[in-house]
Amino acid sequence: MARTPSCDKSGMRKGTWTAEEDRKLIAYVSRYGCWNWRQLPKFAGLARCGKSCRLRWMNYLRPNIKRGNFTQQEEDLIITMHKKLGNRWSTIAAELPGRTDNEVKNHWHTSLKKRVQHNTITNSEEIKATKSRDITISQVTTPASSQDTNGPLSPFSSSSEFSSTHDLDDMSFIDAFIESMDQSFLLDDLNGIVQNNTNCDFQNQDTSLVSPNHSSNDDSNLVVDNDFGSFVDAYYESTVDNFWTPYEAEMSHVPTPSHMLMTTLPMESEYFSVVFEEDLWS
DNA sequence: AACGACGTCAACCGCCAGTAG
DNA sequence: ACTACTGGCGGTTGACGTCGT
Repeated sequence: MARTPSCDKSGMRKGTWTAEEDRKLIAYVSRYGCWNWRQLPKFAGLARCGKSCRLRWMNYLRPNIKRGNFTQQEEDLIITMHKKLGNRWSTIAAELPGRTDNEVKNHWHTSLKKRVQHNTITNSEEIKATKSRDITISQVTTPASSQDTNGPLSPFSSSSEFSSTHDLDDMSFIDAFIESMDQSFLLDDLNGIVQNNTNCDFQNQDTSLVSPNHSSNDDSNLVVDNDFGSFVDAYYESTVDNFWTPYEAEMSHVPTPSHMLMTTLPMESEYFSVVFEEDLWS
């Protein structure tokens, strides 16, 4: 489903996100949070508009996104809520943990809508047929009755075939993604920064990430903030060799970005305390 | 094998509501 | 009260995959 990458007039990239862009976005948001989507791309070293970054994160990269087929229960819920609420996709998606409004909307348009319409048509045709049958019969036997209103047919032929085969807590996409990046995911951005600077001597070190309190009049010169970013980066880097261990032992899978953050960042950091309070990572 | 029709879904666009100054 | 900015939402697009002929 990849779109051909292109650029708009202002030089911002459009189209499909590359793995490298994803990696940058995940790395940045995992470390610094989404403090301002509009400003974020330039600090993260991305040639994307903030809106595009937000969309990519919210609909695809965010932890706990559930991928894969919708379960029967999910589809039933979507149909029921759509009947009540109409096209209020975000409200509907809020009732489906791990599903995004975009995903729900797409699934509705590509699958559920047709199914519901088809069943409505089938149902009304059936009612018509039943009525004409009733009329025909009634002409011979009894007077026409108004009690021929069938309830709405279920749009599904079966209701239990999916639920038993799908894992509702499937987070394999994120895990697979992180895994595919290998542990170099963490090291690439910081390549050379901390290697010989374990005592936080970060003068003139370039990186693709810039901390949110980085202040610069020249946005094109993206260097890590020496006060905040380097502190976090150093802490991060110093723990990178062993940060897998607790979660490998405890959870038996590669940690998601949120796990990485909690494992590696100093909890006494005021900035990240705020992030956690806002439950950004759940 | 080639081609067109159709389905899927990531991503874009424009609008709107909330908020800060 | 007004304006500018931002995040969020829903509608729509279009590239790519799949299927049927």
